Amino acid sequence: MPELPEVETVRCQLDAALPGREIVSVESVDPFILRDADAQDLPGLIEGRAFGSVTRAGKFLVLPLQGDVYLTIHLGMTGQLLIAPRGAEISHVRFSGLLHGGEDRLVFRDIRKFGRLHVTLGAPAARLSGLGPDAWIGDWDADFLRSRLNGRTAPLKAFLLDQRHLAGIGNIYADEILYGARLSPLRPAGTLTRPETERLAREIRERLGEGVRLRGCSISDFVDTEGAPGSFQDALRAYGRHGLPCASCGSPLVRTVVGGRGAAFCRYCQR
DNA sequence: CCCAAGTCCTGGTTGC
DNA sequence: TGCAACCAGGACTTGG
Repeated sequence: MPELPEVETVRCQLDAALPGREIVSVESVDPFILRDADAQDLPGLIEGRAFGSVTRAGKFLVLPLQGDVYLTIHLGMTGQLLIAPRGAEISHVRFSGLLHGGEDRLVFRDIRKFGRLHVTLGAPAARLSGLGPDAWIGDWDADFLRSRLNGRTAPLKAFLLDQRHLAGIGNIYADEILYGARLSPLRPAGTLTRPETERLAREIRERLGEGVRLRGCSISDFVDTEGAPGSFQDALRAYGRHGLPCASCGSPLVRTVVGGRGAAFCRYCQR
């Protein structure tokens, strides 16, 4: 699942490859994943415009084009952004644009169609304004976290998944963060003590940073723009490990459902 | 047949 | 009582 570290891995590669280059022609677009623009208008809107510097907000990628046009992409659950040779055979293509020079193309591939491509004239404020600060590099601290947690009865894991508080955490990193912070996913968010809040803040930055360093988690479909997997899946300590022993106490991790999502955790180490 | 995922949407509940 | 804030759960998609 593309979460913040996976999206950052892709952003980094796109920012090295795209600025200054233009989309010569839109080869295909699946109207299902397109938002804010019509498929027949798309070529006229983006063809011939060069990319600017690629940025990220939580799990959203923002690809600016000349003329105040923006491509804002969410990879959803199985989305991939590839820079692929023109001749490569690729399935489940939702958007394909030939890049200047004609040797390669920018491809948005998405098996399950949870991904979205927003095309807007002007910055994509409507899509991004509800997001909290970036969970990895955003300007926030334990006091901010405390103010957001305060008074909430929702389970801690649901809080971490809510992009309005912090942007970028998904199911995998939520499990890893809670394991590292020794906090139960079921813990009512508002009951954290100050030391627990500080532990949580530290784990959020560290686990996401580790994910970025390892170029993301390829436990399911994630690959970078060259089709290469990351390696965070080898560093998992909680996600998907229910039934396997806790690295700290040895008892089997358990699985439960929190906020409609599966959660694996150690019921002894995580309180 | 059912599960997994992230976001959006709806409808119900809580608390001031 | 009224209202906003909050929270749970379903829809969407499709391969395993």
